[in-house]
Amino acid sequence: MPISEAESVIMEVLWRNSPLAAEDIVAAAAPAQDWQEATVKTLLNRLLTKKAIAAERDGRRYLYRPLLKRADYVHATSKRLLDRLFDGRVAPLVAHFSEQRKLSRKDIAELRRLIEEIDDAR
Amino acid sequence: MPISEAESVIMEVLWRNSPLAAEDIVAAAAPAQDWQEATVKTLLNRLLTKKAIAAERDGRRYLYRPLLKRADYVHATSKRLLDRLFDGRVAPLVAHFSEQRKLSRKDIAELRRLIEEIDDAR
DNA sequence: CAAATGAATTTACAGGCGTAATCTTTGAGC
DNA sequence: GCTCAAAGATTACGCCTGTAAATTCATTTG
Repeated sequence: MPISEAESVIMEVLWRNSPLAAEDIVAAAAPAQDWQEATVKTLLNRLLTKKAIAAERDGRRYLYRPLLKRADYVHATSKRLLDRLFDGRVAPLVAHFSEQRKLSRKDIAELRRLIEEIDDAR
Repeated sequence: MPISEAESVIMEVLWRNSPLAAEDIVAAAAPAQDWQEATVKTLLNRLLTKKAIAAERDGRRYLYRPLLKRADYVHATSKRLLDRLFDGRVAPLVAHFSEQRKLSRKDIAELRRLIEEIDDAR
């Protein structure tokens, strides 16, 4: 089962640092999203039933940690978009942003470095 | 109002070729998606209320055409993903696919060409 | 003109999602 | 041991989405 966007906010917290108690997750996620504590609890439960996270007892509370790996989530999500919009390939996406003049100087420099790196590796 | 994924399938048909009658859109989209004609009709109506397409009478039927531009849709959708997962930038996405060894030879060649092109333009 | 046909509009309905309030359980303190 | 408070689990609810059936409206044909 895929995780939703709101759920991914919780995941990002746990990917950054885990295991964490619900309290800490609330502290990390709720203010920026303008969520109530109850909302975070709901999302934690949905993530549990989706097996995207696990909880282990720690005294009276639980500590939560990711089961789903960020790289896997990022990959699945990105690939889906590439498939839908760019014929499944990365280059057309870059071309699109290039055409729209939406590549920062930093992006261009980093892309150049990446290409060189790839070339060197072979 | 953002258009949904199912709706975007209809949009793709119209971006490829328009204006089209509902019948043609059904013919182009329904089989691959395994949709009934009624489903396509629903999606057309939702796109109309979202102002993503327009319809003009042509005798007894309507011809539909996009109002939303593909480049705008693609851009909004892609930017959203980049913002959520890659700090809003293109390069980290490319880096991710590179790390996962998910860049095709073709991709690499095209990326190299793109970078050169950008460099030449300045 | 009436009936049939084809096209469009309306209605339907379950499941997921965002957002939360409420209820229940369990450990902590008196 | 009993009560209270905190944490977790359950329930809620409206909206969007995917999927489609039913209904209405306009046209063509007999």
